[in-house]
Amino acid sequence: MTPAAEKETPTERQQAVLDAVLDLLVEGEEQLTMTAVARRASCSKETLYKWFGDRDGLLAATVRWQASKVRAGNYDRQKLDADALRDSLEAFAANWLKVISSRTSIALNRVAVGHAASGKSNLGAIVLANGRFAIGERLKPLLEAGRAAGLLAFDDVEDTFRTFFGLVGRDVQIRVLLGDPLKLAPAAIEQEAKRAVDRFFTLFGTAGRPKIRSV
Amino acid sequence: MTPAAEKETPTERQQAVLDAVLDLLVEGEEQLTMTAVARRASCSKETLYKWFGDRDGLLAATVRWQASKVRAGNYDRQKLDADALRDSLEAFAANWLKVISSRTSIALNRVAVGHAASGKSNLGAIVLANGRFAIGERLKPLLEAGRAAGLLAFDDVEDTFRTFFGLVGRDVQIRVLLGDPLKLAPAAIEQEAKRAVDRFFTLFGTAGRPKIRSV
DNA sequence: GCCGAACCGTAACGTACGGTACGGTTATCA
DNA sequence: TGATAACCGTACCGTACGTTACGGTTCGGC
Repeated sequence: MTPAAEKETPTERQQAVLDAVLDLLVEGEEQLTMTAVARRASCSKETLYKWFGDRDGLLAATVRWQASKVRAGNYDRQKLDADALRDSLEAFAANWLKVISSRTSIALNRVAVGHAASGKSNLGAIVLANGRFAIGERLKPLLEAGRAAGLLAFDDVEDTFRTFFGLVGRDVQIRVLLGDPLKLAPAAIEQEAKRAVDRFFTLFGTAGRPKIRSV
Repeated sequence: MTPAAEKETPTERQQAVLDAVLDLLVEGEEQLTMTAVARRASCSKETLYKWFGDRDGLLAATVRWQASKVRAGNYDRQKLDADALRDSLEAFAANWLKVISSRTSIALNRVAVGHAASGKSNLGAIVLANGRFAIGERLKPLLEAGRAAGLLAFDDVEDTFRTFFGLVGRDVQIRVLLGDPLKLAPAAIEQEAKRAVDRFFTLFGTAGRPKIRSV
């Protein structure tokens, strides 16, 4: 059993190490070698191996650590009227756009994609579980509450979520992963989120409210 | 100038080498090393370096070669009625889904993503240019023809294309890149393409035709 | 104050792999 | 037939990096 590989919460010192990994990853100036991590974190390589087992264990712990930092709270569903639903969806959309366009997410996803290429990859699965699937599990209850309140109409909640996902993300993630210098300013994110939610309501809303089709 | 790095068409022997690279990449059993390529292609490493300059040149040539094989013909736009537009869009959508879920595309995109991480990356740009942007340049004339024919209504063709892209691809590309064992049978691709185009018409169509909302 | 555990810094090891060199073979052409 | 070029196979070189080993230091417990 690799030490601390699946422990729930790293110690503070370990968190500092994982933050060093994230820093190195985001800066991208330097290859992410064990030596570089040890130097940046001011720890010995022996300690790295003792704590995380091997390089993959360190990467997995880093992904989990980042995920634990990003995880946003769930949404309360009391008084779910059309405006509240719309606001929640826009918040989801804006948050998702912010995450996938962040340098940290890009760097981690790149590592995970590269790792998925070389067989024995739990990294890709971990990223998927904490990204795509985590947001799905958090969003689907909201969609179903919207349907129960008569605000949305759909049959398959999974398919509906995937469509929401597509409307929001569009080509952003593949472009940034492939190095497109795409910049999403906060204002642009808000605008894109609103537009995506508008379109989502056009597809799945029950017309209980006039659609604003701004461009 | 690296030899044959940007030559338009590789010789037959060179094509065989590039196909060997694709085979190795798709199989994924083995690391894509120059030695492995030489062995698979029954050529010497010296020849590889002579023809492609270095490892990156070989990868770039491989990406270009694959792109040249995938490139489908453009769509004639005579007699563009609603059905013809719909058929063309469905063909685009189905073809795109088929491409991004193919093992070859997945492998090449993974390489390009990993390459984009380590600075000096034209690979990612090449993949983007031959994937996301190539299909955009081929689809946008069709969208504009549809608008000119009064079948579609939109302001920004780029934004409209990106929405089409999102409706079609949804979460497929990121999932397969991260190793999700997502299988898209041809029938499922056809169904997803149809549904995406239905939704696209719901958003951008001029209601000249009843929408079929199957599921 | 002493002991052991934990940890830092660094050196060292082994290997994988990009890139080069070279001898041997085929093929083209005069 | 002899010469030159292209190419195959393989050996070789240098380096980067994952992993291990080890001496020195700090620190909590007795």
